Amino acid sequence: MSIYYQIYESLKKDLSNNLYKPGEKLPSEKVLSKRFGVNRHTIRRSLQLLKNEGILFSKRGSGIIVHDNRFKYKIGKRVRFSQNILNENYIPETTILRSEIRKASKIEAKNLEINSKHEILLIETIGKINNVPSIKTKRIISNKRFPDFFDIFQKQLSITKTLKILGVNDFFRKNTLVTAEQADSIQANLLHCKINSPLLKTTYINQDLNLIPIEYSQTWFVGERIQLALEN
Amino acid sequence: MSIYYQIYESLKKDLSNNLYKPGEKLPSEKVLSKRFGVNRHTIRRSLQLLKNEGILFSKRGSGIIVHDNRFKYKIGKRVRFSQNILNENYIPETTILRSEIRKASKIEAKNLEINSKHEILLIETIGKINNVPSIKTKRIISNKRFPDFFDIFQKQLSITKTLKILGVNDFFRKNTLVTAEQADSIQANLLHCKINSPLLKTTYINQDLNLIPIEYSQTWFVGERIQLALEN
DNA sequence: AATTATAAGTTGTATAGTTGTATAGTAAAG
DNA sequence: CTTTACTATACAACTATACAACTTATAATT
Repeated sequence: MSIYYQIYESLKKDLSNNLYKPGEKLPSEKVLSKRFGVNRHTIRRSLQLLKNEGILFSKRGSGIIVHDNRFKYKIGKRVRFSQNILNENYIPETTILRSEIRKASKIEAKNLEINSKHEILLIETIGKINNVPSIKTKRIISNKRFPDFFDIFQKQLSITKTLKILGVNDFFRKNTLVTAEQADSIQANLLHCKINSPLLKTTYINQDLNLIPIEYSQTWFVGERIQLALEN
Repeated sequence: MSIYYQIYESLKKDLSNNLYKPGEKLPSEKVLSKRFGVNRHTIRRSLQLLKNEGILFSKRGSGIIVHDNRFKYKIGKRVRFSQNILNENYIPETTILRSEIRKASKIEAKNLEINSKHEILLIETIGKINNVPSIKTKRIISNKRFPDFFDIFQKQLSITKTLKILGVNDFFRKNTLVTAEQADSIQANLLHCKINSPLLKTTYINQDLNLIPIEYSQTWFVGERIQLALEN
């Protein structure tokens, strides 16, 4: 087998072992050619294969960068899970983990601007991108305001569609907080990531056109696979 | 007598007269074929005989290189690459293939007797004897214990000298394991040997006078050119 | 402190030269 | 008739070198 192909396989192995991480630069062609003891053109031929696969891309004068194939999840005024994913030509899917109706906690009541004696509906879902579970969401919704929410959501599996049926034609973000957490074993299992993998956690409120809060929710994103693109 | 055999004898005579010295290149096949007035394939046939004898080695795209014969490499309590070679009146040279700082693997941490969370420095070098690359070494050194190791080594190109500067005046082998491997195309290219040529692989630990491991390393020797002389 | 030159390093491209390999053909020897 | 030695040609793989285009870091200048 030709040398350039062997080098290609060697580099591919390094990449899959995360020796060179997405977004980072590879050693320069000069350094690589020394490492493998070949001419620069031979290295370039190996790299070309990886470029063709979309794993690497190069910038003249700058270097060779490992392609960041993390999904770019847009967060702005109007955040729509399915649409976000369809826009990037990926396939979205939502599955329900559990639901629960109980009294609102102090924080929940405050954020939903409801009386703390009122009941809320809690829904936990997993969002899949191309069949890979990468997003976990926990929603708190006023059960008094939307008593039929869960029944409809269970069929629609979409917040946007459910709200439309309930007469809310549009809604948007009041605010979004982003923090980082480590995945515990339960989350790791649900989200198909390793224990202690970094998770991006967003806490936010969606409100209707009258500025009344609809949901107070939290969403966890697997950091290795998703990057949040903040829009203004 | 056939032409190719006569050319072979003529070239062999030139080689033994040191007309072409070890480490140097022969004239190209094109030039030789013109000189002897034969087709390139005929020259190649002559050269093949010399390659079989281990006197010549060819590199695609580069040329044909003159090699030395078998070198005796001593392995005992105190193994010193340069000194070993100078003692036999040969010229040693070390070139760096690559260096890398990363977390220790389980085996590396165990052999260096360090915590597996610590970082290690990896250095890969090629050792040349009379300008013929024959030895490849991969060293693992605690980056915590010797944070400046690579900077110094890069200038000194000698483990002994580097350690002396770092305050380690002497070191010796804890143990040496010898196994055999086949050269893959990358190694064969680096070490100027044929694919599948046998390589002697030594795995060893060098420790200081307090018996603390300094380096956990592996060295590959081209079996055709180097024999290991084990001392007790 | 901010801006501008300068230098050094990186990738892209072009050209020429080298060895490896495959195929086809000729001539002589057994 | 088959094998061996040798020629002829072509292409693939790899090296060597040079230069252009571009980026980045550093030094110099304002």
